[in-house]
Amino acid sequence: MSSTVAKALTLLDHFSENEPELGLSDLARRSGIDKATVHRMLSVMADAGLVEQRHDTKLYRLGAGILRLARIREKAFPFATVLQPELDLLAQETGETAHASLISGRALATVGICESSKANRVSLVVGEVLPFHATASGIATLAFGTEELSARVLAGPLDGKTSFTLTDPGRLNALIETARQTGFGETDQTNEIDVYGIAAPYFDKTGLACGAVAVATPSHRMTEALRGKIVGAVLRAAQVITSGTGGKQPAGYPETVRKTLSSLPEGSA
Amino acid sequence: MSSTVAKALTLLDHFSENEPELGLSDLARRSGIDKATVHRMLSVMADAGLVEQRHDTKLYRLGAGILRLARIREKAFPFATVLQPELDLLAQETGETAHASLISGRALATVGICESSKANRVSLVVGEVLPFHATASGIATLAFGTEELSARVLAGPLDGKTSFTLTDPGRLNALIETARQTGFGETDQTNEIDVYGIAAPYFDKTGLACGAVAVATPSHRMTEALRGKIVGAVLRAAQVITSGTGGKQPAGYPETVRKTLSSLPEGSA
DNA sequence: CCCTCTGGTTCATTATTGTCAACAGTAGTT
DNA sequence: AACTACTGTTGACAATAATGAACCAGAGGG
Repeated sequence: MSSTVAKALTLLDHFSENEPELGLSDLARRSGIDKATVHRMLSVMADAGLVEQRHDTKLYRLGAGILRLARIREKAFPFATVLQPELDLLAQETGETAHASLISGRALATVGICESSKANRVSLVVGEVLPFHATASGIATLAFGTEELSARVLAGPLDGKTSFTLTDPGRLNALIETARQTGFGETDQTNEIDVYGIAAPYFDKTGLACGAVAVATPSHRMTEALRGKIVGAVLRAAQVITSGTGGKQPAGYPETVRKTLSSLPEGSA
Repeated sequence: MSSTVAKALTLLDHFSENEPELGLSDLARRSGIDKATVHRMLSVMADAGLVEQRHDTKLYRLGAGILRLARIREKAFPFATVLQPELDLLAQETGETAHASLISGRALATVGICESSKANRVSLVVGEVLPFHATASGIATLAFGTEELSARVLAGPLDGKTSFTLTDPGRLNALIETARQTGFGETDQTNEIDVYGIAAPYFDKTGLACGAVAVATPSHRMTEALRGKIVGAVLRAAQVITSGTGGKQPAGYPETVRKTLSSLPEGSA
């Protein structure tokens, strides 16, 4: 992990909706890299258009080049666009916050959000990167992703985000196995306190999971009935997204889903 | 320009709408970098989520992390979203292809396009990076951008894209000066044969040009009347975009525009 | 006026990187 | 089957580019 470009690219991770503009020293402190180094990195990234510096405040922010790249990606492989309507529907059906993510290197990138209309809801920071091991989306993705990916995650560091986070590879693997049986991932407060997550994977054209769509609920509000409703809705949404993006469910998955749905209390799609 | 991250980031420039997926050797050949080096670069960029490799074809494409970053950028500084409707209107008004770009390092990044409905129209490749010195958008942006930027462009290499391209710094500077007088940039076949461009700059909140909106027409179709219509429409669109994105026109600019508009033949906004 | 922030720059040391070669796998041809 | 030509991938060594402490200059604040 000591490659120069890797270090340079981690700088991008510190930008978020809440802090879209960051100063040089600030960025250096957070990343633990020397000021001079950060300055050089930002300079070349500015040249490439990935970031840009405001001439008045000297602060750095994400650049216009990113918009350009995103346009190419979306034009060639529409995802966010076909995904958003389905997210909106999902949030409306369940009454809770829905979001979707894609595998992005060693983590999950949030590529779509639709917040619940309830006053008490789970609110997500746009653009946050989600760890695999502590989120329902991550579990769901790992359960149906490549063997290599889950091995890498199980091997890598498992940060304890909350006291509920599974940091033991064995127990984490058991959770993934459960998801593999049921067809969806489920976690309670493993990434953030008082957040209950239920997520279903969607697949690329080779039948491998490339991300997950999830619904996040305040833990105390979760009931058996709501859980059933969400599971059904999430599984349905994932199927629509899979086919809508040219994906294909792997062998056996439809049966898994059917079995899971029939075991739910009642009232689902 | 021999920084490692710079070289790594140039790899991203080879992706376009036409070629959204590229192989390792192919990428190495185009960039002139050794295969092994490219492989390492792509690996770390894949880790960061900027690119991703398909497990079946081994080809690389732009990754999901870019979508995430674009979301942050758009959420914090909405541009593409507020821009697109105005582009559509502009294309409809003029009957020609309209596009908009932003300063992105050493070049302009195309961040929005609306193609003409005419059969014979100028068609743009989505996601292309435009050189400053050979495009109307570039001239317009330079004319009202920082002194430092135009100096850098005038100093840098001025590739002859066509036989009409101004490769002489002196003559190029004169063209920029003209744009500064009239308030808009104008080029004929300097970037591509048979393409006539007219572009007006929009400004950030400090009154500096941060990009331009342009209309591209087949050269042979250009007439004095059409030219007048386009100039008026482009100037108006740029003003709307400027205010719509929280920008501010620099001192004296409104008068420049007014003077230009009054000298046009007739029939403009 | 001093102190402490900020962004930016310099330069000798050292570790990262580029290079080149070989390797493995696939597809097409002979 | 063997040969070719092409992939993507990995290793080792020489050379280059990254590093980080110290240093500037400027902006506030007390």
